[in-house]
Amino acid sequence: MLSERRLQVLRAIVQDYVGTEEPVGSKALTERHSLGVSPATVRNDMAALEEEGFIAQPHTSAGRIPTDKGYRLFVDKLAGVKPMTGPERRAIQNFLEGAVDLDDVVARTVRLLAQLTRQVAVVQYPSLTRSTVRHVELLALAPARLMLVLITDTGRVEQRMVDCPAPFGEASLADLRARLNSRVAGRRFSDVPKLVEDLPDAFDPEDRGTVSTVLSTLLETLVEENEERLMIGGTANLTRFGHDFPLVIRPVLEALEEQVVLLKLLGEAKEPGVTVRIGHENAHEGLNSTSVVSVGYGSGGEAVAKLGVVGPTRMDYPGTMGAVRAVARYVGQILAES
Amino acid sequence: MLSERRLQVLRAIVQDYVGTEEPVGSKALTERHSLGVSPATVRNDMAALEEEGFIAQPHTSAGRIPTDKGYRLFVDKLAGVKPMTGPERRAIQNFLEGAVDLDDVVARTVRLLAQLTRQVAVVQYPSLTRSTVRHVELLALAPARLMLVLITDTGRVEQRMVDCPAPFGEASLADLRARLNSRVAGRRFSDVPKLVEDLPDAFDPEDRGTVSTVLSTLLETLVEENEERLMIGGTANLTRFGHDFPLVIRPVLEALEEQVVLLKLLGEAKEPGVTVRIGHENAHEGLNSTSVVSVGYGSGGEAVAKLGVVGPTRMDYPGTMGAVRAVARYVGQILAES
DNA sequence: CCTGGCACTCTGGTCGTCCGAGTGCCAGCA
DNA sequence: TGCTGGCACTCGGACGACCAGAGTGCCAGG
Repeated sequence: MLSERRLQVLRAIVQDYVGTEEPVGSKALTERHSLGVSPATVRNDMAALEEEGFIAQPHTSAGRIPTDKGYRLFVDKLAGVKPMTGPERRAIQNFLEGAVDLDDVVARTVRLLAQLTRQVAVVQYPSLTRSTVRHVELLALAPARLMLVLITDTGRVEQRMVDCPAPFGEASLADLRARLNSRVAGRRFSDVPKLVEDLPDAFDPEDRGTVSTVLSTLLETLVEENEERLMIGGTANLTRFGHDFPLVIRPVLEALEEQVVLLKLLGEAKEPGVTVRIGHENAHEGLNSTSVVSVGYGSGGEAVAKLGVVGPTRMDYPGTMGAVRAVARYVGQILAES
Repeated sequence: MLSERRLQVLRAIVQDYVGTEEPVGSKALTERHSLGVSPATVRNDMAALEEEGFIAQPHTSAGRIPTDKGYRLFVDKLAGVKPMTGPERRAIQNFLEGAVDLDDVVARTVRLLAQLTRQVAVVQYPSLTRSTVRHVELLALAPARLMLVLITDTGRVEQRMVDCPAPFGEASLADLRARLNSRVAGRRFSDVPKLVEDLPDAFDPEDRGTVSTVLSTLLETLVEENEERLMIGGTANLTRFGHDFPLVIRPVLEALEEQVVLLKLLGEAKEPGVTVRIGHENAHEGLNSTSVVSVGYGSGGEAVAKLGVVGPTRMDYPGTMGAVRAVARYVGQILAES
């Protein structure tokens, strides 16, 4: 077990390293933090911390830098979440309130996160599966060709073409539209399948094929996880990554372009609060030298999507976590209001 | 006026520099290209080319590199567009044909362009203003709240909320929907304003306010240039930019995030064929060390949007232009079919 | 107008050297 | 037992000298 002071030393190392981006030595530590002990003592503590794998030295006779394990201990035990200041909160709120539609909310959120944290921001669009249906609309584009439009409570709109097995009359269409809406409007997506399963029975035999086709298209839309979109921003902040630059940045850019990777990344974070994945804790190899701070957000009490930032493992964890948490909260509010 | 051989020398310099990324000297030139003259002669030509501002030397006693002006001459006079090979064409076609909807077409196009050119690809969504209307739909979400859905021939869907000044009956709604569609379906967006201007007159006085509101929302949607979206990809290719890396890459990333900048950039290219903007020819400062190769594409004979790539001025212009042109052509075909 | 030759000028890499930061260890002290 | 000051040691980074090579400009001759 590590003594209290050793934890203090680790904390100091993390803080200094995050600030200076340079390995931190025993002397500098005692000068900058009032630990009340001499450099020599600190050196002993450092040796112990290194033994345990919390810190490492790039080469002999250089200072120490935290390892992933060290950062992990830091975020778990040594640092809280730094709350946003009042002015910051108001700024967040003001900025988000200007949004005119869902796309705009997401776009603003991305910008905001990127600016606040000075890192790469990732915001997932509110997921369909956890939302509720506001309205389902059917349009006849041609006698045997319909367009299905699905509007969610979060303001998201999905549309699909439906090719009918047989022409479908205007009356039947109106009927289907009405029945469909009366059953599913206001209901959660996950409940929709059983709410509509017996719907074809209410129609004439010749229309049943079309009704079934429409319904299966609808269900398809609901479960199509791969349709979960996301928006990223602040990639210019990648230039602040470090000196070893090109080697690190390339895989990160590649990963950021793979929405699948990012979605998986966000999806893995299951905890209720802010989740931090540090360095090698990220499954994706290209992100092994980055940390991901993410959190769920939602219009009600429940999370309908995730947002977060990707940055170097050497990041200001308390500040970043605070910003991510605050933004998520206010986005939730905005979504609930609209 | 520059002699024929001097142009040959310039061409050789550009080609070599693009290949090696290193200043090219007179000796290497004569070895790699059969110019039929000695290095000394080439040196004289180089001096002349430098005098004219087509090439420059990073420092005394280094080889020469082309200037923006040199590239410009190269592109205009010395190099054609390198056509894609047969297999490449088939690959492009196959890849694009797998697309299921407009989003997918654009996404695939971006990937394709980025892969073919190994640079950053930018694809603008088919612009609303030059498309035609397939269908306009109105949904009543609440007594005095409508949703307007606009579907274009390119498959794009735009939706807007409309808050009505007064409750609007179901019958009036159906009436408006029918009249609206009969007037604008199949028409070009640019024609819509005059097609609907007298529409409110056909309605009862108490409905006219709502009808006007709906119409103005519709027109707003049509002209809202800022709604022109675009998709970018291949940012990882930025790492191949050069050695001086961080300084160059940062403004480029920033510019890429500003959709407005990119749209303006694409919009500036007015020529019918492939347009090339080299270095300082780009209005945006952050892109002064990049070249932009762009071209219009469209579902019919007419261009409805642009696509292109952004890369270092030191790029393979003939190959890039060929790839951009080919992709644009096939995307146009796909859009026309769907 | 082209060419070979020549003197000149840089840049980039390599090799020592030196300095300082930082370490590990040890003996002494509370 | 745990902290401290002292000391010798190590290593990386900066600095300067040096050299080789590539490239140039210029000139005189074909």
